[in-house]
Amino acid sequence: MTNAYHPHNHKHCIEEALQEARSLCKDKGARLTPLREKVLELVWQSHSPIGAYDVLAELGRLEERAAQPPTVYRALDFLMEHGLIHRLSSLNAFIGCSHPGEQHNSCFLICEKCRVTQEIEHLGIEASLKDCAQSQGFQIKDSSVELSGLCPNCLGADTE
Amino acid sequence: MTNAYHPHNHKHCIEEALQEARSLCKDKGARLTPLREKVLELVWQSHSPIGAYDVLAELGRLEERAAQPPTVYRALDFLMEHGLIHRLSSLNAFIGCSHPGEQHNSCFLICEKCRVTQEIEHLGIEASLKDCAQSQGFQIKDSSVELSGLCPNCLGADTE
DNA sequence: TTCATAATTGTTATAATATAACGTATTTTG
DNA sequence: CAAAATACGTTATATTATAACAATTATGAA
Repeated sequence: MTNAYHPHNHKHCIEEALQEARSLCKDKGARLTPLREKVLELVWQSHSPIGAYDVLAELGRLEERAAQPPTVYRALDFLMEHGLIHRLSSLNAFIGCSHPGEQHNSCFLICEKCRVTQEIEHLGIEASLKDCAQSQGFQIKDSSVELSGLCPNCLGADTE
Repeated sequence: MTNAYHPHNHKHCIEEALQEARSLCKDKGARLTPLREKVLELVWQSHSPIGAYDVLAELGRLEERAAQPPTVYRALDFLMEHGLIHRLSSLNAFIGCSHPGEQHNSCFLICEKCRVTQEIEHLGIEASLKDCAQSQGFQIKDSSVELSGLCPNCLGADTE
């Protein structure tokens, strides 16, 4: 399971994410076109969220003809619809989903120093959100849980 | 205590919010200027979040000279700093804080139909967020918990 | 009070994020 | 292959937010 905080060969993360995306899309009959796959790869370039215009810029460095914003946003929309990436509304940025395919309401731990962001599925959070909603007679359709602060690595760097 | 879902005379909510804001600012030596108070009143116009540019437009209907965006954003920043309003990042919009003064990490229930938004302090959520962060060695500085879905009133309207 | 300082607001310009609308090309399916 | 659907290209523009500097107003010390 992906943990952004431990040292790792990130190429594995990228390759694994792409493989899984191909497999999931195949199963669902969704078309993971070269453009969409490229955008997914760019989003997975690190464990930090990336903005749509940064994706656009990266894309521009690779292709002759510079892509336009709608091209990128459409690809991002596709990837979100199929649960391959998430949008972090507190940052206006996107990050690869660390466990696509599974139904989940994740919590994101966003480091305000190094920007590394860890996606967590925490049953206690899910349960308490449900409890909160139920107590109000509210029906949850979508949740956004984003915590910003300091990740263990940046915390450690302070004291060492 | 404010509950957005029950029928109520909303003027009371506004007046109460303004009174409390005046009192809190006085205590802290913060200057709740006429502009800032007016913006707070506009944010409190309803239990639905309002965008900065909507505040701007409302302000324009009242004043001769149309205010400019920085004027509104500065007032909103002041109000946020002093815990009088919240920004909902999933909507890029602002809502009056229903219990200013108290330290709290709220959860917002946003109705996607009528837009009415209820702020909830839920101890279970706070506890589980802390637990989640702690399990990762993450230090929370700020939290954003926004649930969108259907409020009890809109749910009821479907079945009736 | 009066001046100096700080805080607030005004003003202009622009940055950053996102989408509408329509045309073209490619893929899929009958 | 032809028709339809899907994806992508392109232009323009909407929406949200901030930088930079000028003018004004409030505050506090002498």
